[in-house]
Amino acid sequence: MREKAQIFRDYLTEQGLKWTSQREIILDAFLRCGSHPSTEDLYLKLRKKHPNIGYATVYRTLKLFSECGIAASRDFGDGQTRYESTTGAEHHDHLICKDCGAIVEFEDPRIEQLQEEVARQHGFILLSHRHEIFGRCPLCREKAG
Amino acid sequence: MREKAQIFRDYLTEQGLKWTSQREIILDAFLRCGSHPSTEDLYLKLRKKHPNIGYATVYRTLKLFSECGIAASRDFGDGQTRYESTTGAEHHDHLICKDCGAIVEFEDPRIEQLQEEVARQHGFILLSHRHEIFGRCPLCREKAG
DNA sequence: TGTAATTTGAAATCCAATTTCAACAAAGGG
DNA sequence: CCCTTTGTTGAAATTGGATTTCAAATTACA
Repeated sequence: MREKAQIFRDYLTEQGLKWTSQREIILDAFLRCGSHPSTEDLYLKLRKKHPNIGYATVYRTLKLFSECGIAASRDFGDGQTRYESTTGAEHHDHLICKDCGAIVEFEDPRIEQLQEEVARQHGFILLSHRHEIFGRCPLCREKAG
Repeated sequence: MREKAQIFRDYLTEQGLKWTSQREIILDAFLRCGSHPSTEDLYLKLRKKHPNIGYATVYRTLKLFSECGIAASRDFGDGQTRYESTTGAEHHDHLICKDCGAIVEFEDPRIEQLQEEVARQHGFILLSHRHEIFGRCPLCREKAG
């Protein structure tokens, strides 16, 4: 798999878009950033070192990442769109801690297959799905006693 | 299971709230209504016969239904909160047609169990989950050829 | 380097959810 | 039945994230 940065730059070129310092900074921050940042998370994190980068630019750039395939947007129902860096690996779903918000990816081919079966039983063609398991992570379980 | 209307009235009494004509009308419309209406769906449907009932009242009343357990709110990611009449039956998830928006409920104990397993594998305590399968329903498959 | 096209950031807009507030309507006591 | 208290209602305002607008600034490339 090509470097993420390269994929993004190629995408820009191909679309007649431009490689700018803001895009470079945001890409860098996104790739270094923890998992599943929302636009706001990234904006706030960037603001420390780059107070001149606006929210709209972060928003638009994340959308570009999503368009070119180096990121994917997710909606975990907390009112914010989140972005994850794609790995090129299998499809996966998420396990989310209700206490601290930690997000763990999981994949289970058996569940995937059962979904196919459910769709078929109802005469549906399966196109996509959304599956989140909410719980309490090991750390928070410990704290809660 | 007691009548939904009775449960709601008992809840109002118990909470020192009042049984009003609007609440009666909205309850009736909700119970007759098709599956999974959003606040707006119900508001628009009601407006025909009861143009004097405001959106805010529908919104607040649906929330009361949810509080007293005769309805449950759902977020299918289409930007609107939807409400389903509870049946007292098993937990279920949803199969949604991407073309026409039809919503079909399904339940699969095998998937439920695998979720437990996934949570356990990651050291999580499972609290809840959200699972939607998006596809194309039989009718829309036919139309699409 | 000149020019056309894109980008940027601040502010405005959008849209559903939610709250505010003054007028109105139940419920219970006298 | 009237009064008072408290909850209810609907219109309008507010909230909050997503998205767009627009004038100024920047980039790509001839």
